[in-house]
Amino acid sequence: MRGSKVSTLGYALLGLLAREALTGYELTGRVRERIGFFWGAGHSQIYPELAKLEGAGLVTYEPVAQEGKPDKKIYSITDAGQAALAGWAVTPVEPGPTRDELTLKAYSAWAADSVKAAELFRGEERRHRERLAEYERLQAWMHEEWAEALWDPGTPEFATYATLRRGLGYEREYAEWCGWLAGSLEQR
Amino acid sequence: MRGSKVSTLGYALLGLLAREALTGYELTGRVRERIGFFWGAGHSQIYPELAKLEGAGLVTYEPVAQEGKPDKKIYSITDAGQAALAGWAVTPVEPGPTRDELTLKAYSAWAADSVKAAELFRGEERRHRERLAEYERLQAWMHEEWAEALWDPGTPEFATYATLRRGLGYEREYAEWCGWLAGSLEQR
DNA sequence: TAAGTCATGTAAAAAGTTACATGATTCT
DNA sequence: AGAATCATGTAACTTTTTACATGACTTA
Repeated sequence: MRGSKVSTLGYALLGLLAREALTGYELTGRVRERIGFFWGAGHSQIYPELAKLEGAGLVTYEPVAQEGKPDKKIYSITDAGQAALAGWAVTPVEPGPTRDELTLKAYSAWAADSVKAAELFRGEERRHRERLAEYERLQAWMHEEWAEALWDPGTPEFATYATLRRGLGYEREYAEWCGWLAGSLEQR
Repeated sequence: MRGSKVSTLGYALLGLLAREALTGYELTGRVRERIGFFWGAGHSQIYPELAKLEGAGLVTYEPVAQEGKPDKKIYSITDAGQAALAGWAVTPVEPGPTRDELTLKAYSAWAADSVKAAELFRGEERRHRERLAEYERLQAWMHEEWAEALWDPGTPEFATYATLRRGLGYEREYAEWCGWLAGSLEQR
């Protein structure tokens, strides 16, 4: 069982467990809230993945009995898990396609009604600008709350901040592109 | 057979066939070369998908016998296919996560060796800058070759240009982020 | 009383990746 | 001689999504 290779989702979960011990339920929330911008998974994928990680010795769990609520399992990362995560984090990614359905729609927008197409991209622009504003609020919060840690790349706070910066740039660029495209379609 | 719903890949193929009639083999190349930046599929996914589209009446094919080479099927989009594509292109996308393994690695980079992590992001910066340069060459070519069409959102050339602009912004932003992160990791 | 939170799972289907299978021609 | 191009498919496997299944407690 030790040799079975870990999926990307497995490493995503290890990355969350390297920061704090969590239940499968909490992990489901963390995946959505903390890394939901660049990875996703529902609980039906997470519970089996945790079982695999446990079988591979990368995580352990402590069962906790509860009253009025179902019992739970608090998962924590093991030393082997920590080592696996550290190794994976510096291994090159194979460059595959970034699947983006909206860009795919833009590729065929010429064949569609230009008024409706303009509306679609105007709406997407709005969505991305809203997200951008959200990320900017988060950034301000991090600067206040984590001031010192943001200069030390050895802290989880720095890493969280780094991914936020990626989100900031991504949303800003995406919103601008949507706006440009919507404008072009409207001028017709 | 008419009611079976079309996958995103199906619409990607329709988008390519709306421009020119192609064989499955050629489509495999077009997916890689033309829309490979924002969507991907290998031939083993494309051939069955074409059969589905044909069953749904969205494409037709003409069999062509060849000597010295295997026979081929030239697929073209039908009126129903054109209508389905036009409808899909203006339908809102549900906002799901953009899977980005490198950002996921950044999220756990704090737990890894910072020298190796810096090398990873420096390398990725280079890769994205190379792609950016490629896209800039393509953009220059389009400006020369397609000058008039780039102002008419009703042409496929405009749509191709629009996706290229997305790629340009994406790569530029991604390269800059990688550079910033690599710099931060190196200062340590 | 209806919706939301906490809590864990399984099952089925769809989508995507990798490997198997064949075979002539052309280029290096 | 070996690799690449043309050309089409199937099989096996992994990953992801959607649905099924249960149930007490809390909030609106």
